[in-house]
Order: sequence, then structure tokens, then C-alpha cells
Amino acid sequence: MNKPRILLIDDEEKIHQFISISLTAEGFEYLGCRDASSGLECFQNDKPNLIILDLGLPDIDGSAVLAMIRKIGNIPILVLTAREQSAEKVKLLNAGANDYLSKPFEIKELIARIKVLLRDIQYEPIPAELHFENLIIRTFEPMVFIKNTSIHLTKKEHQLLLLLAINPGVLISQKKILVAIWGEFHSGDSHYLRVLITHLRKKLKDDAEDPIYIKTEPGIGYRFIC
Amino acid sequence: MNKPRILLIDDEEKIHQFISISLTAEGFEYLGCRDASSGLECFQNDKPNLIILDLGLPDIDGSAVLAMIRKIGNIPILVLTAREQSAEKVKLLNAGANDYLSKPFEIKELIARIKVLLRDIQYEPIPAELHFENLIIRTFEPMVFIKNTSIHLTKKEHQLLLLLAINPGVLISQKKILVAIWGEFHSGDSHYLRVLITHLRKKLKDDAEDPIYIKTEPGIGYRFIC
DNA sequence: ATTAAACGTAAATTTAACGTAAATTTAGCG
DNA sequence: CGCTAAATTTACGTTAAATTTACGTTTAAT
Repeated sequence: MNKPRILLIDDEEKIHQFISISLTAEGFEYLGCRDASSGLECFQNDKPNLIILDLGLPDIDGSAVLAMIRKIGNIPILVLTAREQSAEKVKLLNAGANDYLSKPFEIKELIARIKVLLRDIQYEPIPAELHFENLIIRTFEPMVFIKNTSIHLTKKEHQLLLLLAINPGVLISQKKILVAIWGEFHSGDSHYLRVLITHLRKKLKDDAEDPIYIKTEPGIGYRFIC
Repeated sequence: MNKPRILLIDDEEKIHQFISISLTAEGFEYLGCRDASSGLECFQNDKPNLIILDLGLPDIDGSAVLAMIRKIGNIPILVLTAREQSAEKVKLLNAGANDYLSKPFEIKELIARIKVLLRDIQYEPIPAELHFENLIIRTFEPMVFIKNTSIHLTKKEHQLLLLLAINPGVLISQKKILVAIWGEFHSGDSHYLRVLITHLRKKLKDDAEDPIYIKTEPGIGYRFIC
């Protein structure tokens, strides 16, 4: 496997210095950002395998960043916090953090926690393109190719297709899809999804009755068939 | 999905009391052991989905227990520790713990961490497929295979078959089945079940008179024979 | 032998879920 | 601001699943 890429979003230069050294020493690839907006950009462009996020950022509130990242993908996030309030911690974990460390912390503990997260979640980097028989799906931009003709997708259509196509043959539940794309789930929201599926199928020229790409599993979810 | 089962191994009765209350309130099933040896036994027999392990056990050293559990399976383990040494924590995480909490801790934080672990690791107590002579039953989706031809089941048919097939040879009472599938039970509801059994048998090409898969035990219930 | 209780199954009915078109609202951009 | 594309909401026809009804068959007890 490639070196896991780890993105540190923190405004303290000292933290960057000593974390980057330890990370590279441990065989990780280090990426660094000093504020939330460039951190989000880096997340989109460089596809890190894990994010270390400081909550006390200058531009955007850390928990907002957390929510934004969670909306896009399920990358493991380790939060650094100065506060030692237990209620705060609970909020963080519920908001989507996978773990946290209070400053000051020991670098060894940070490394250990990173390893645990990478081990448990078995995060695998996603290739730039997914190739299937007649279909190519770009993962960085909402575009697909069918027999070499390009088709533009909307952001949501793209997210949906990726979610399904990354797990070819696997049945993905409606709930999972709703959470992945809309961030939350209220029972009865599945009509959003039905419409989105229709739009996507239309663009892919897929027939719901006799699908080549997206198969409905009634009462449960959808499945990408290849 | 079934309630996640959580095993607490700790020698303090008070801890058991207030953790068990919170766990059940949060929809988990609580299992409790007071020492390491019975904890290990419970782990083997009851297949919990997560273990909360206190390090200060009377009989065996906690980290030895940790290692033993790790040897058998990759169930998430949350360690409780009185010590606050960072070096100790690192050792724990490297030894196979997925997370830890120092006593005293807030119960809310414990619950939050449990949820994160269960969410991330997506621990599946049941294997993805149950294999029998000529029959393969998918557990995540309503599909079975008989001699490599796939057969689609409805949700209820699938639930019923799983309930029976997870306990091969065991007689399951009608009442148990009704409760498991419909959530409640009113005497005289068994005709629902008879119809469902018929549907299922038809799809499995099973003959009620001379069954290969589902045997009727008149007056009591049904039994999966393999 | 007759009867009652329990079962199996076919068919009818009701309910839930899906797919799609069209209308409306929201968001991004010059 | 005004335009365009995207996202959401509404509405409705269609299909599949679940439930209900009805009835014939087996089994075991009187």
C-alpha cells in the first residue's frame, strides 16, 4: 500500500514542525494547512487518508469544518482541542470526529491514535477514475464517459454514483445513501433519493426496469452492477 | 438490526450499576462480568459487539486479557483505566485497544465513544453468508442461492429464514417468530406466519410434507434442518 | 367415525414502495 | 438584478409486498 497521507490543519507553526517530523519518521506523508479554507481545499484536491484538525482555527470555527468534511466523505478525523470539557468532547464525537486529543499531548500518543484509526477504518485511497465495461467515472469532478462521450453530472448525482460504484455489486441501503449525501436522515426522505436516482439513470441512459448500472432492491436500497 | 451487545468486564459493582442503566437506556444490550476469566468465557459464548475492559482486574492483568481477546477476534475494545500516564495509554493502543477512558469519566462520553467505535468499525456479529449443503443465505440482503441460482426473497421472508437458519436444528416457537418479525404478538396471529412460511417454502422449492429446509413442529413452531 | 384444532395454500384486498414528470424553490454567476 | 442550472417538492400512475380472507387437508382425541 502507498504511504498514508495525513493532513494537519492547525494555525500553530510549532505544531506543524514537530508533527511533520514525527509523521514522516513513522512512514506517513505529511500535508499541512494553516487555516480552514485552505484545509478544505487540500482535502478536496489531495485526498488525504486522515485529517488532524485543530479546533481553534482563525478563520472558521473548527466544528463547522468538521461538519463540512463529514458531508463529503467518511475520512477519519482526529480533533485537537485545547478545551478539556467533557461535554465538548461528546459534542465533537457526535459531530463526526473519530477521536480527539487535548493539548498539550504527547506525540507518541498521537501517532498511536493515528495508527489505530487507520487500522480500524481500513481507509483506502480512491483512484482518480473508476473504469467499467463501457463506463468511466471521474472521481475528482462530476463527469462520466460512456463509450468515450462525456456526460456532465451534478454534484449530487456524482456523489451518488460514486458511492454506489466504489462498492460494485454491494447493496447500499437508502439510509446509508441519505446520510452520505444529505448528511442526515429522516424517515420519509427517500423521495429525494428516488428523484435523484431517476435523474442519474436518465443521464446514464439506464432503464429502471432492466438496468445495466443501477439496480433497485425494493425496500432496502440500490446496487451498482458492473 | 439487532441491538448491539456490549460486555463490561469490571470488578466494581457501582460501575456495573450505572453503566448498565445507561447502556440499556441507549438501546444497547448489557452483559456484565466481574473478572477476567468469566469475561473471556462470556466473550466466547455470547459474541458481544464491543467490550469495555477495566485494567484493574483482580485475577488476571488487564493487558493480558486485552492480548487474549485480540488473538481471537477484532472486536472493538474500550479500556477503562485509573492511571493517567500517557506512556501507558500508548502501550494500550498498540496492544490492540481501540480507545480508552480514564476513571473517573462521564457516562455521556463513554456512550459517545461506544457509538463512534460501533459506527466506524461496523462490527458484524453475523457472517455475510450462511452456507449449507446446497443453500447459501445472504445475511445483508434478501437473497439466497440454491445450487448457484440466485433467488430473491422479500424482507419478511428473509427475516424469517435468517431467524431459523442462524439456529440450525433448533426449534423456534411461533411466538418467538411473530415477535421477531412483527414486533409483537397477539394470540391468533399465527395465520400470518403460515402464509409467510408457504411463500418462503415455495421460493426454496421446499415441500411441507417432506421438507429439506423448514420442518413444521405442530403446535409449537418451526425448525431449520440442514 | 366425528369433531376440533392446526396446518397449507390459493386468491383477493390493502398497503407500501417505486419511477417519473412537472412545478417550485434555491444557489451560483456575470 | 436577472439568468441558468441545480436541488427540492409535489403529484400521480404502476408495481410489488404484505395482509386478509377463505377453504381444503391432516392429525389426534373423544
